[in-house]
Amino acid sequence: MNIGEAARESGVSAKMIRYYESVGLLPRAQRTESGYRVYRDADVHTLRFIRRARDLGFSMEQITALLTLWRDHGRASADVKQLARAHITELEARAAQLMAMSRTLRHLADHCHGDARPECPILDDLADGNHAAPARSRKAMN
Amino acid sequence: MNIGEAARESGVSAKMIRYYESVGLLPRAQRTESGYRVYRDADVHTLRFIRRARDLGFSMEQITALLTLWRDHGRASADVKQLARAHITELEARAAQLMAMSRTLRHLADHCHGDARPECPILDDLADGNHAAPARSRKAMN
DNA sequence: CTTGACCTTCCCATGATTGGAAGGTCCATC
DNA sequence: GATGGACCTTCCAATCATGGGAAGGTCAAG
Repeated sequence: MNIGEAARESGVSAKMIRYYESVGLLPRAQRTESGYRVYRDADVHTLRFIRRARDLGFSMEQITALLTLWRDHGRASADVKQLARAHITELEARAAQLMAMSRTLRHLADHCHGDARPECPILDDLADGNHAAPARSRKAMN
Repeated sequence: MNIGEAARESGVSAKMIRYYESVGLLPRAQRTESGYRVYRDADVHTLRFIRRARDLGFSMEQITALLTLWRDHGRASADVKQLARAHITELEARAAQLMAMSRTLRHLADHCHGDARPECPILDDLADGNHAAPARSRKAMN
């Protein structure tokens, strides 16, 4: 099976399949004599695993770990669960951050007339609000 | 005032101040004879506006629009409100997406023993779950 | 005049993904 | 056996906002 067919069957784009291979998330694919990558059902299975994990918001680093655990039949489910729980915490923190932003903004928008006049509590807040330092995103916290 | 002081007073890093200038979010700063950027209180005010907007999750494109509206004393508050509402919708969609992920994952984790045994519903789901195509992120929807 | 804190520009890296160029391969149809 | 279109290959660039760091210039105090 060609990369295009593997992409169609797994829901992972051919570009990403090549990329995953290049960064070591996937082993190097077998090649035909002319250099085409060749995939089998087991490979598509792995690709679907990756896609599902991405859909659940796992980073590629986490997926590397998940794949290792998946392949290790002697794994402890505790390790998987710990990884998942850490991710859940992260997802909830990010969601809470977004909700906090939207809540603040909704309060401001609720007090904005939204007509032809220029007075606007939203701009007033941006310009002069008395703002505490917000929680920094995880990326910025490093 | 130097860029460092403006950074300290506004909470925007010197790096970002230069970057905002380079992409046209800020007008080119005045310079001393030796080439140092010079800032005044009004500039710090603008920087704080930008920082606050970033803290509320606005993109730089949206901030460009917000700054234009802020400077336009004849603006209609409806325009500001519309921009804000669109952003609120976006924030809520993203938060909902993250919450959906965390909910799914929590269900899976709740059924994982999390002990030394290898059986794990989390990995089972990733590997074989019957998964519908999830809502793609806005970036991916284009 | 040295030292240290500041400033300048320039390039690179992040994470995951897409886009596109330039060129080779495969296969079916004429 | 040639042509064309669909596929594949690699490589480079861009996204978005930010930080890191190098190489070099400036400023003020001692």
